[in-house]
Amino acid sequence: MNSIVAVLKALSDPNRLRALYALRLGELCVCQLIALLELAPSTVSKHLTILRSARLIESRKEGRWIHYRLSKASPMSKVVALLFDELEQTTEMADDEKRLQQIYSEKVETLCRRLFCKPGRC
Amino acid sequence: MNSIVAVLKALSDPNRLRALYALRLGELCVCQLIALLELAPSTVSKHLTILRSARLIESRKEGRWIHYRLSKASPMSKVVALLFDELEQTTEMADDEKRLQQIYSEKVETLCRRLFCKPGRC
DNA sequence: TCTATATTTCGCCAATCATCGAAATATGAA
DNA sequence: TTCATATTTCGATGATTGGCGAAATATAGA
Repeated sequence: MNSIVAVLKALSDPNRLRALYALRLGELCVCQLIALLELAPSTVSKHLTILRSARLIESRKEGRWIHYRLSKASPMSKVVALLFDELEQTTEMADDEKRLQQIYSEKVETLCRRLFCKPGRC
Repeated sequence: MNSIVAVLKALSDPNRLRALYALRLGELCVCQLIALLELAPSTVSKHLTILRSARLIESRKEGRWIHYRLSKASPMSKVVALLFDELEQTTEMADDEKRLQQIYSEKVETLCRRLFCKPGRC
């Protein structure tokens, strides 16, 4: 039962749900998820670690970036699929959808660099 | 999304999962759930409150006892149904199954009274 | 090599949570 | 009414959680 509870705990935070739901369309690098969630990089990293240790997502390193995607064979994948159907009907996910379009439209490199701008620089 | 997260949070505790899973076979009074979970009455009561405010269970008062059952039209009922399929395969739920048989075999009244025995009495 | 960038790890803090025991509430039975 | 019983509420406590910033790590490019 431990692994089931780990999955449910991983799913029971709104920001983790947002990240997971965003990944259903394809992989995203951490910077893009930071831009989506508008949280500190360390916070996003922690959320991703929790999702990954529940085996809901996987990561892939490519150059400077780490791309996350939904696990191919994730535990309780049917549960997650039904959960996505529920999330689809929320205003929060509709808002994220729009924000995601913006994120997709920008080159990853420029989006990432913008995140690290100190005031007065860049 | 708030209500979805409330449901997921309610589901992400092992003792609440045990209670919910036990109720799939029919209603149980609080005493029986206390006997099943082996937690303090106040703790069980709080768990039931959490499950009820997520609308996963309902209660019904009958005399001295309060009976809990799964909500007829619970939110995310398909998710819960799939979750039950997962739980069915765990050793924890198999153990609870046996314990439940014991609980069913005993008259509610004697089972409840036994819970309040102070050492030296009864 | 050195530097900028991308991500994670660490340490901290405030908020929430699971648990308990004690007290309060409600109900049936004597 | 009084007493025993069934359940909830309250208050306290230790553990976990979500958040941040700073420091550490890793990598690409100059």
